[in-house]
Amino acid sequence: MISRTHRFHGYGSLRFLYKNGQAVRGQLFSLKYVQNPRRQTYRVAVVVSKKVNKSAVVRNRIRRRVYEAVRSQECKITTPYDIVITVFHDQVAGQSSVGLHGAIQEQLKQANII
RNA sequence: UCAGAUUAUCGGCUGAUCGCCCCGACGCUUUGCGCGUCGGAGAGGAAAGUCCGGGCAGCUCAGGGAGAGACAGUUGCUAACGGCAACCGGGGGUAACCCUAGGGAAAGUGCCACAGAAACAAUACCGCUCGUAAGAGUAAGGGUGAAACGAGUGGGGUAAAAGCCCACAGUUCCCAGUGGUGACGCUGGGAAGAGGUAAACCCUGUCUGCUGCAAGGAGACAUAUUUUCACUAAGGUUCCCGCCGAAAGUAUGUCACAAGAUCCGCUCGAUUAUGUCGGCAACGGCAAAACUAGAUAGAUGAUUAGCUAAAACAGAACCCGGCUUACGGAUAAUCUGGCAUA
RNA sequence: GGGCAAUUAGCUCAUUUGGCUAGAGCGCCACAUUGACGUUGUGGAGGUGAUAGGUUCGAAUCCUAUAUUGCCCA
Repeated sequence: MISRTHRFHGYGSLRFLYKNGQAVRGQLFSLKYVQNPRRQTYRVAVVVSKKVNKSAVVRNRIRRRVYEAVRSQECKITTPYDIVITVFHDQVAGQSSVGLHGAIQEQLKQANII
């Protein structure tokens, strides 16, 4: 899980991000991001729809694994960004950790965040 | 040893590294509960479905009647229940044991397709008997159907028949005795012969006001005054009665004030485990002990090593008591039947 | 979190108070018509009435549980 300072609070900034953000699309999830000059640190949110998997346990597992993968790249993120990762397949829950970390790292690189 | 029945418990564990939420103490501090260190605590038996019952909160008092809905053997348990326990009646199993929406059809209404003469209201298709026939008597037998005035067998009886009469067996109801708190059981006597369906309407008895933490609160009280609507109105999410005018604003006084992406409600409770006493049991009394999640885009994770196999169903959102459904397996206890041996 | 509906043929919908073999339109298949296709006509196939259990002589219909889908309350 990720610290409270790196989470979103409220709907306003998320609405701004969905409207103005740029997207990098992968196989299992897509990444949306925008630079935020008003903050010192980055923020990240993971969105897992109920359509991905019915079970709350599986959805929680996906969310935690993705947060953990982002946290491992934390020291490389120097500029403050707002990031939303939208998952659209439940294979994330069963994927190997090396593959998941690699996919996250690659998409963050594509977005020029790290 | 094989095949079963019932009940209870557990629901992955341990080590290493890196992290998350809350609480407490200390230190620093730009006063933002911000940062650091140490310590404590951190999802379930179903947290699920939302099928019932309650607490709590608001709607004016939470009142009366009607309507609507739910439930239905008896006795108990419980805060309450549609839940649970024990027992009674009925059904299944060799047995241990299991299942059971189990009030009322002579209060009334409706329905019972097709077939069949006829579906509860009358009657008679083939028959049987009497009679030349017309017709009369009859319901034993045949046939139809899920079901046929619905009491079987034997005997008497008759023109032919029939509870029309008798004996035995059986059903329902009533009375008496007896056992039980009771449902009901047993024994004796009397009466009756009038299908089914109430998970059809309905009747009887019992219970229920409505909305739900996205409830609700973050100013309260008093006085004066203005405006609007109304006094047959409005004010409860079915209607009527009772009850009470209602809404908005201004000013003054007293107390209070941390500010709408926040805070409270928010977790100490019909709580949990232990002992003991009462009870067949559900459960209750008493004693001493413990504090055991409280998030708010939403905290329990990731990687790795081992056990014995990278193990099922599955994630708190105001809180409890049940029910129902999902579930890989492991363990324990009691009991039943078969076979073998002693 | 709380409340409420629906599920019938490949698709869209009927079937009123339980009754014989569940119908309609579009679609599909075959035949006829045409030189061929379309149109048109005739005929046919296709249903465990979402799943399971119960009440009843009999259930798509009544009752209970489960699954799926959709809607409302911020």
